[in-house]
Amino acid sequence: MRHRLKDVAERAGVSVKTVSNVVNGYVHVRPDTRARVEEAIAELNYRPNLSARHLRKGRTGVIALAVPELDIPYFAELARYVVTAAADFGWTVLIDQTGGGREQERVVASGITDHLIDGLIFSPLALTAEDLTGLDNRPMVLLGERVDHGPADHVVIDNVGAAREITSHLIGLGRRRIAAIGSQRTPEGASARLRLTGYADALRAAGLDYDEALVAPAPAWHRADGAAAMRGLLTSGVRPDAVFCFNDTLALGALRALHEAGLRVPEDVAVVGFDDIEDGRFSIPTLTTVAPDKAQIARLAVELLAERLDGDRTAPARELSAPYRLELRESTQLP
Amino acid sequence: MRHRLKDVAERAGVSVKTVSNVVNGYVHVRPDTRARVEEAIAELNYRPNLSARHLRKGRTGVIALAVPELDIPYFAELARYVVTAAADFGWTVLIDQTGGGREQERVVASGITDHLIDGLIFSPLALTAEDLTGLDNRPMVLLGERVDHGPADHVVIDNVGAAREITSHLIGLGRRRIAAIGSQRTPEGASARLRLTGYADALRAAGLDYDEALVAPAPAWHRADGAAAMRGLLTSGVRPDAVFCFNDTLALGALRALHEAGLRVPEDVAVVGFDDIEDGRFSIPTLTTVAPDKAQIARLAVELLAERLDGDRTAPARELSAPYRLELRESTQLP
DNA sequence: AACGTTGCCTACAACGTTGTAGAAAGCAGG
DNA sequence: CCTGCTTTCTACAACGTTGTAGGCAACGTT
Repeated sequence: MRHRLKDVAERAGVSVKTVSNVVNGYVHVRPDTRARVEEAIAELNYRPNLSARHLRKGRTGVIALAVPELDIPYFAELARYVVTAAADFGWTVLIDQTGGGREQERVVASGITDHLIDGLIFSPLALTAEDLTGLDNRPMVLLGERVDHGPADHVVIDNVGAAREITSHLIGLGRRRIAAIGSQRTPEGASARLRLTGYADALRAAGLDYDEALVAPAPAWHRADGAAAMRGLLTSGVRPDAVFCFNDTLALGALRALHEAGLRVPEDVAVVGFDDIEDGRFSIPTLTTVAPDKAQIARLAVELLAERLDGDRTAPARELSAPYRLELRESTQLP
Repeated sequence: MRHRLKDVAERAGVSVKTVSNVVNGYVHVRPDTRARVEEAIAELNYRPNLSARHLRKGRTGVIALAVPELDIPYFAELARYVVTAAADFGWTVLIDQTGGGREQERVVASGITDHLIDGLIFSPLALTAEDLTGLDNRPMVLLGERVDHGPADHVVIDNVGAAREITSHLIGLGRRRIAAIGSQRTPEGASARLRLTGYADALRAAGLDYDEALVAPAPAWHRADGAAAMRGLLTSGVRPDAVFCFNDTLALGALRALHEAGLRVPEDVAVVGFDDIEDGRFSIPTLTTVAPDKAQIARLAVELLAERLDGDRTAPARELSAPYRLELRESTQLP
């Protein structure tokens, strides 16, 4: 049922290598020979054996995308764009879930899927720069925060700038007691630190005080964490009139907690998020957010990987920045 | 940098095959030999070349999961469970996005990732039974609707029963004008047809009329479609007091449209969905829904695939059913 | 002491592909 | 007609792994 070059060769009356040449588009093949071979290929429904090809060539045509959790909407959306961008290069994407733990991420980075993939696009949560050094230098592109000038290529967005901008937007609406949800003290919290910096920058620029009591930590960035943090802020008595949540799922949780507390959004409390996930366009109210250009992030990552694969593997790591914009929606806009 | 069995063998002073035996857990290896080999493996950080292993054994240890779109929450959650279940069998999961079109699904089913994967778990939208017959019989498990007694193994849930049950729940709450959102006339709409049947069954059992005007089609099952369908129902003047949406994203869109129309949920209109996605636990209001046991669906699918891989590939197709339960939340429960 | 059995190990071939080297045939220019 | 070049094709080896067949000890049994 499944055929090999040899079967095609016998049927077409040529050598195995000639069939290989036809399959690979080698030019010096007589037109009639080529036609005979192609006919045989079609008749037998021949498909190359990718493992054998890889064994010979050292390339699989498969890249891996490693994300912490697939059912976090941001990563699911990102995965979609990466798959699409990779298809343009003829690559198949193998998607790996790391779970976000440092040990699991280290395993992925060091190559659990070794020998199966040509390269890796990796969106780490917990990984630090030293985890990456000394690893076998398989081509890898990191998404998200820079791992402190780690040894790998990077695609980032300007977290500090985006956080500053959206906080300034809240200030511009006249809000003065602006809370932040999602800070993290752990070493993993690179994104959290950068967004917190942008938040603090904006406050300072507007002459507002940075108040520790308005900054709520969140162990993870799920809806439940956002709801819990919001409840904490409300019961602590700090009475915020706006909340900057470090991602959209946190913000959706916060909306839920505000609703339960009988507070109106945006009249009593304005809410903003980060990531522009689909849910935020249909939530009640719809969610103002920072919208990173996910398609661009995915495209840049795939292109970096392609260059690394074809080019110099020891060239210094590069860092590219993807654009973002603010999406203003009901959670900040008074009707 | 990257080592082979040969390198390990030289370092340990044994034959290549002995190293292979150690790697594969063959029992007849003297403990001290095994120790020497393992030491050499560790020192060289040896990893087997999966392509070579596959070439030799005919197995890759990779299965594919094909879903229409990864950023549909239901599929993202399902993907997570499948990855987890597959890990128990030592499999890596390659995730494929089909886009949901019939032609693309046919390509996936016929083996675009040929020779790379041992088997396929496939959640088709548009595929019909005849698309599947005559395909090269790679082990495949279908999720979701039966494709009319197609030739492949299946994992389903009782769509008719679940739809009947949740509709009856609405009737039990005293609702009498129960709309349905998500019907589809296209051949792809197998799930839609089954859920509509359950809906109609429940109405009939309660002695209520089935009213065409209360059934709104939805071309896809995204939030936007749900919102549009709901707006349509509201402007048509049929004045429903409850809505059964055929999945949760439709329901979230419907909630949004009801909110925009100034109607209260559940006081004016009760809303239920299907799938139990994470969003529905935090939406405003939280969403009553049919919760299929996704972990079980994933586990059954992986087990079926495993049996098919190890056993008789020509045995008749089997169909397994996964359980579900109702999750009652705010969108139907008066405070 | 001869025998079969078991445990441990090795050599070799094969999986399907492609790079290399080179052979055969055709062609142009002398 | 020879020479050198190009076109077209083929044979062979190699990629890294594992199944098969078999060899050599060491053991227990007759």
